[in-house]
Amino acid sequence: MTRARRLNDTFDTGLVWLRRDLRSTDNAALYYALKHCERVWCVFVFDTTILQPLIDKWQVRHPGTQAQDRRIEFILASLRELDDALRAHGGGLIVLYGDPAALVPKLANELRVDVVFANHDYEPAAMERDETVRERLAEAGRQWLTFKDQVIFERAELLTGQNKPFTVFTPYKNAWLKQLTSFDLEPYSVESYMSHLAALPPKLDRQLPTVHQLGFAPGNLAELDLPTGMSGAQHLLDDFVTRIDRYAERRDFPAAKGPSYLSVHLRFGTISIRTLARFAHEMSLQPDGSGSATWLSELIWRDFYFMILSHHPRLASGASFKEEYDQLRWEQGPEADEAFAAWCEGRTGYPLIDAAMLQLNRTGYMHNRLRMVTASFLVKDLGVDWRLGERYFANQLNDFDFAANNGGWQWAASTGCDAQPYFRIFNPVTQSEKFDAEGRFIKRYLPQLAKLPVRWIHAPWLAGVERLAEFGVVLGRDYPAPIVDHAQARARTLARFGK
DNA sequence: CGCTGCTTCAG
DNA sequence: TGAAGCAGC
Repeated sequence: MTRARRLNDTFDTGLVWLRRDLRSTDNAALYYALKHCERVWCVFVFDTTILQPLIDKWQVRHPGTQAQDRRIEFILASLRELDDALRAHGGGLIVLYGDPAALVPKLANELRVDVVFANHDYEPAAMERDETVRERLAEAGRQWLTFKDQVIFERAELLTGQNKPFTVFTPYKNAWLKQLTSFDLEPYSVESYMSHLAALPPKLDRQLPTVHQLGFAPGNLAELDLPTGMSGAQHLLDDFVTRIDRYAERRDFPAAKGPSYLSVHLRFGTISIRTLARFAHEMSLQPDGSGSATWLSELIWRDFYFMILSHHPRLASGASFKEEYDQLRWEQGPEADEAFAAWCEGRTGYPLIDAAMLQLNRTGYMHNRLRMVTASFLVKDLGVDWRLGERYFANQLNDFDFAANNGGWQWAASTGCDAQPYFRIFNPVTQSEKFDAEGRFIKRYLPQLAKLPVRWIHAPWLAGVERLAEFGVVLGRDYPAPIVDHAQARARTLARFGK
């Protein structure tokens, strides 16, 4: 394995550009900046090239209303805590609004820093942006230094015996575990160098923008009990510690408190992957560590999908991983449009699917098993192009990350690397019976079905009109009739893929 | 001088 | 963990 050349240079001044690493602890770029510079500033940029399309898309769907996005509020709250943490050490966070490809080099000029530090981003558009920043900094005689931070192993650090990138998860995971040393999980001791933080120049010492100033209306994040920032992440981890032993048995049941709920924090970097992987790895070595081992596997999936994206940037342009599946003919036209709308809005008539979509729409979170089940339903029961579902999730999920979301959708659509084979089609009713046997999750989001006995909750239409009426349900009035017949849909999907 | 084994420190 | 650096023989 090639080892990165060690950083021997020291600099007078540096700027850390924080992006998806909103924390002041165990942060590679911040660590290197503080260690190698006498004085360090930190900046976060609200990127209008990302925010404006979100606002525009909202305006198309809900004309005349102001856009909402829970992630804006999550970021703002997390920035507030990060700013406090930096101020406690004599620094502070510079917050800008605009196009970072222009603003970061401009700020570097204003501060006359020698070098700008950031952590690697693996999305093609972000890499292009970073390349522009690097060039603009170079024109002004400034350096651009970036570091691995988001993952344990990146890009080509793990290769197969034939020196090729992995495309199958299990051998990747085996290689990952084999390669892992405790040093890979060691935190970067940012604390040792905090005294190198430089005070904010008065001109840049401003209040954080408000949600309104960013072009959004406040959403319902405050009602969701989703803790933000570094302390929120720590809080969730502390809680998960008490449950991780049961993770393996509980994680598949959406009504149970099985998962860690840390995905959004990993997305915004309010906790480091090293902290989580170290915890999971240590616990997995304990007797009875199967819960932790299973959870560690999920973290390895995340590394896997980042690695896959970095080797296959065409995925970011909508390409199927398996190119032959770009020829698939998806359902088109008004009926398909209506089916897609019903899926988005949770009115397919399949209670588990609808409850899952309502969970997503109301909270910005969806249980992982339900992500697989709803994705499979859109693609294999409704015959809708997986890219539409991918985009819908991208807009709704608080924890949306391109690499993992694309990987998950292509897995479900059978177009991905190491994907579900196309003939394995989830039965939405069987999945419901298996993973929400009592209908507890369904009833949480579909109270109109609350009186239905367990026997009928998974497929209400099978109860018949009269029996449903006894339980206060009229299909088409209280709850939709199923918009598709699973058996017929299954046959169509086999034909679609089998050609 | 060159080998060995201990310490340090890396990303 | 493991490679590099260094003291001591």
